[in-house]
Formats: sequence, structure tokens, C-alpha cells
Amino acid sequence: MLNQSLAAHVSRPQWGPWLPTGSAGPDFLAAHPSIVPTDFSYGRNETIYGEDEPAEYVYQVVRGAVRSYKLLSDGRRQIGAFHLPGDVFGMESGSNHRLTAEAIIDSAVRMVKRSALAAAAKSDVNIAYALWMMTSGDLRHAEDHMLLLGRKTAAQRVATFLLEMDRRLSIAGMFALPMGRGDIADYLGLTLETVSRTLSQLHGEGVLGFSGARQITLRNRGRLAVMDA
Amino acid sequence: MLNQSLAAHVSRPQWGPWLPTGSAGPDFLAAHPSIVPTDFSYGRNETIYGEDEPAEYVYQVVRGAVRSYKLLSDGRRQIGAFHLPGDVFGMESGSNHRLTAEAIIDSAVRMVKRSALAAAAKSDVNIAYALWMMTSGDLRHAEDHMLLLGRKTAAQRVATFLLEMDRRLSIAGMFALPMGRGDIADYLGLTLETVSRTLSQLHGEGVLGFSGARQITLRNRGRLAVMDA
DNA sequence: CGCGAATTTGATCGACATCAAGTACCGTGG
DNA sequence: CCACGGTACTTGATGTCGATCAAATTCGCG
Repeated sequence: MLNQSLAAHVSRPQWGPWLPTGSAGPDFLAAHPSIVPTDFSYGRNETIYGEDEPAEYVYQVVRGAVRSYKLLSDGRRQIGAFHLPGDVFGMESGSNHRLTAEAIIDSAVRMVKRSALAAAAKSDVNIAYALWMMTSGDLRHAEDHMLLLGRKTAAQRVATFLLEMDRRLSIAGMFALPMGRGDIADYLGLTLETVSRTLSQLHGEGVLGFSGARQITLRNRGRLAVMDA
Repeated sequence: MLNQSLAAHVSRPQWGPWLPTGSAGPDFLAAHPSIVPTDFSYGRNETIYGEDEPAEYVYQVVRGAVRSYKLLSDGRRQIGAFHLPGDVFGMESGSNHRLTAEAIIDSAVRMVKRSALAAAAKSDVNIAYALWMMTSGDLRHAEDHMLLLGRKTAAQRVATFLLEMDRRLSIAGMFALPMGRGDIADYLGLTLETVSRTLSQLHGEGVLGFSGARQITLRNRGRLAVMDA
């Protein structure tokens, strides 16, 4: 599993002060004896579940990348989150999914029945607490993203995105984006042209380097952090 | 407590199929014998807690209205939610608040120590589950609001806002907004002028009626619902 | 190498922001 | 009850950032 040494972030299971560390962890979805995970694979752009569908399973990304989004009736799309290896997604407290999830690239997931997790949560306070912590992590991300979508400029949005991806998937100071410009745009509430222009400008300023459109090296994180503020 | 008969919504404690109805409820913050609530009042525009402050208490609005927001360094503000009577706010899973909370008008709250709630959650699976459900309700609202902020037009944002306020605080088909145009703008990611113009246009089209700038009667909810889609 | 898709870049447009007055609302005090 | 003053709201004129429309160019896979 990737990135276990990075700072905790959205939907990566997190364990607070109350809970004995190690009682559960990255293998959260198999943390309880009654919960038996299943592995499954999805191809590029394949739908994992649709908005408003019954939430039968909860998922953890094993390999690849997933986008969760909502659509307006005319096709405008808002991606709420990208799910990367280790992240749990599709965990609803209600009976239906509230967003659509699709594999961005060929991806492998581990899934458990939501009903099994629900039953475990009912009897095991540690599981219930863990579910709360994960949902709370997702809420934190959504709160930050509301500020971005409501009030940040295009340049600030892109800077925030680059810092988020750097934190979540950089290895040896560089990272390969699994998603295209269109997905980035729909995550940031911009158009793909604006994302492309902004990245080009940052490249021109020497803030980042490209090795192909999706392989990025940040050369000036401080500059991005200042822009973002 | 107001609006108990309305459809459940954000941060109003909700009880799913697992939990015996009535084991807790609107008086959530006193649901456990070890939890002793305190009542307190705040004047108009008074700060209840600041972003990044230690989260000592969890609050429930008894009377009045509260806004929760984040700021950028240059003062741009994004209001993430309005809290109305019955709503719980300030419940963090971490140790610090992630938004600032202020009374919009003179307001009364009931508060309990977060540590007491945490302790109760640790030993009582129903409390732990209830915390998860409330956080999950907040997440649902945030997911909807990301779509609004990232992709809806100004007219759609205002329509969504009107329908939300109608659902949450209308009595006899009308409602009195506790917040001003500036707060609405910072909730919807617009300027107060755009909010005002959009409301004026809807008024001109007969979709809504005013009795003073903040007393609103919706005359065509269907039209608003269509706009919103 | 070649081809379709993804990305970049350019030109123009438009929705909403900004700047700037007016007007209405409402709590206060006479 | 009414006059007053300050704040909130509305309305108008203009500006601008990012969207849209439209080609190039590059990428990456077979």
C-alpha cells in the first residue's frame, strides 16, 4: 500500500487518541473477523457505482485512482474527490450513494458489504468510531474544497491542487497524475483550458517541471503555498 | 424547538434504522447521563469560536442563527453552513475547530464538553453511531454545496438557497431570513450585489414575494426546483 | 511511425465582479 | 407617533477573469 508514511489525509483510515493504535489500520476493511473483503478490478473510465444507487459495498483503493462526482442535468460535473491507493470511498451512512464513482485508470479495489460494516459498527465501538473518523476526514476535505470553489482564484485553485497531489502521491519529489486536465478542471470548478493555461504559466515561471503532460516535479513549493494562502 | 416536523436535514440529529428511535433525539446533547449541558447566549455578530481554536464544546442552536465560515488571508470568506434552531455545530473529531462560528442574530445555544461526548462515544455505541450520522449529514450538505459552488450559475445558486431556507425555516409558507445579503453571498460564492439582483429578478417574475427585504414568500417552488436542476 | 486523443495556445465573449450612487428599512430618541 | 440617522439593500455603469470557440501541436500507444 502506498504512502503509509505521509501525513494522514482524506479517507485514509485515521486513528485518534482514544483508539489503541493498531487495533485497526490501513487494512481497515478487514479489521473485524466477521468482515470478509473481496477484491475486484475496474478498467479505465468504468463506473464502480452510480449516484443514488443502493450502497451495497464500501471500497478501498488498492491500485489505480477513482473519481467521485455529481452531475447537473445539463452535464456539468463536479468532482468531489479523487481516491488514491489506501483511500476508502463509497462509505455512506444512508442506504444510497450520493455521488458516482468511476475508475480513472485501470484500478483494483477491495470491497466489503456495507451491511457487514454496519453490523460490526453496531456491536463494536471501535468500528463505529473509525467510521466517524473517516467521514470526519472527508468532511474536512469538503470544507476546504468549498472555500476553494467559492472563493479562490484559478491560480490559487491550481496551486492548492498541486500541493494536494504532491502530498498524496509524490515519490522522490515528483508525481504522475492519474487524471487528465478535464478531471482536474471538474475538481477545481474551472475549464480544462484554464487549468492548462495556469499550469503552463507556472511551468514558464519555473515553479514546476514537466516530463510529459502528467509527470510533474514541483520546484518551488513555497511559492505555491504563498499563492494558495 | 422549532421545525421538528420538517424533513431531517444537516446536523439535525437523525436516527437510522439500527438505532431504537427515542434513545436519543432532538435533545441529543443531553442524551447520556454523564453529559450535562450548559445554556449560553451570544449577541449579534459575536464570535462563538474561531478557526483553529481548541474545540472545547459542542453546540446546539436553541434560538437564533449561526454562521460557520473559513477565511482566506485577504479577507474573502466562504460560509460553509448556516445553523438554525435544533442544529448541532462545532462537533469536531479532531482537537481544533476547522471553521469560525458567529451568531448572526442574538442567539441561545446549549453546549456540552466535547471531552464528555468523546467519553460517552467511547463507551456507548449508540452515541458513537449518532456522531457518525451527524457528521455524515454535514458531509452530504457539503457535497451538495461543492456542486453548487463549482458548477451552478448565480440564478441556480439563489434558487437552491431559497429552497433550502424554505425547507428549513418556513412557517405557513413564508420565512424570515436571519442573515443579510452579504452572508447569503458568502454562502453562495457570489457578491451581495449579484444576490440582490437575482432576488429582484425573481421578485419581478412573481416567483417570490417580499414583505421587507428579509421576509420572503415563495410563490412558485416548482419554477425554483426546475431552475435548480 | 502513424493515428486518435489529450493538451496547448490563440481570439473573443460573457457572466459576474467591482465601483458608485441612490433608496428603503428600522431601531432610537424626541 | 414621527423624525432622524445609520445600515442594509437596490440599482446602474463599467471592468475583468475565466469561459467559450477554434485551431495547432504534442503525446503516447499500437
